[in-house]
Amino acid sequence: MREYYSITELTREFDISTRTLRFYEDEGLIQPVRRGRTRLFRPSDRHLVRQILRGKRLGFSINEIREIIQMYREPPGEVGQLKLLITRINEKKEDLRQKRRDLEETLAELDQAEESCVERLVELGVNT
Amino acid sequence: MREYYSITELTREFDISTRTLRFYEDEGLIQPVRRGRTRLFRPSDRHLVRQILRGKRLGFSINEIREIIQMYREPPGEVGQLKLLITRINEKKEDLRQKRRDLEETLAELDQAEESCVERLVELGVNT
DNA sequence: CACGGCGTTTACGTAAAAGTCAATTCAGGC
DNA sequence: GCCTGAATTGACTTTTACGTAAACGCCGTG
Repeated sequence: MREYYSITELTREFDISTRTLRFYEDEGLIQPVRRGRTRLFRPSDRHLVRQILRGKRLGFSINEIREIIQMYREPPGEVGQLKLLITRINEKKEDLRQKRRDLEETLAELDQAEESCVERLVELGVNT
Repeated sequence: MREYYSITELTREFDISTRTLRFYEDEGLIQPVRRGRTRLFRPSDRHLVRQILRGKRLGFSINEIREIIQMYREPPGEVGQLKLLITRINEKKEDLRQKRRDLEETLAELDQAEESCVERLVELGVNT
């Protein structure tokens, strides 16, 4: 496990711009340490970037991603807050399950569309 | 099966604004018929709205949703176009499978986060 | 016939998520 | 000590997906 990654290393690995990484820092999603003015990204930052991009692919906004990331942190010590957090986590989980249903439905319809195409090819006597 | 739906009926059913429905029409995603200047939405339009919102929940842009919707239409008659369409469909399917992996990973991490919270509650001696 | 409610068009506004550009700064190599 | 390449900051711009406001048409009701 490397200790630090440069900003350009991460832009290449994840195919994002430096602007994007700085934007995520401005948004408080990552907090790379500094040597002078230069950002040094630790493995934990790298992992956060991974999670951020995963969230983006799922259509979550930056704010939603921020919320999700906070859920991964150390659980709070106070009972009320713990219970609240559990509630929030379950809301997100329900959100994701809805997305999963949407996803499966869309996949099924695409499967059907593909099959129509294949049938049509067969009708046209195409020997793949 | 109703023949027509008014714009406000659909706004209420799907909890979206009239502006949104008109926007989708401007974008060519739906084509309600007209009686005078008034839009009449058919069941097929309603179904399209359903698909559009599903796409949105999955994080697809309007352009991507347009592409997906076009895939559901009657397959073209020309062999080259058919093969191209099949390729495009498979790209979207791969896209969705990636989203599914992202989704499952996120769900797993949320499960873990929840479990940490529950453990913490037990430590604090909370009875459910 | 005045009204309230629904619907329409046109036009401008806006928030989110970066992209782009300019001006600087800094660290390392020769 | 200077140069080059990488990095930084800050400001402005862009795109997407609508929101919002103005101004008006149509129609059924009291």
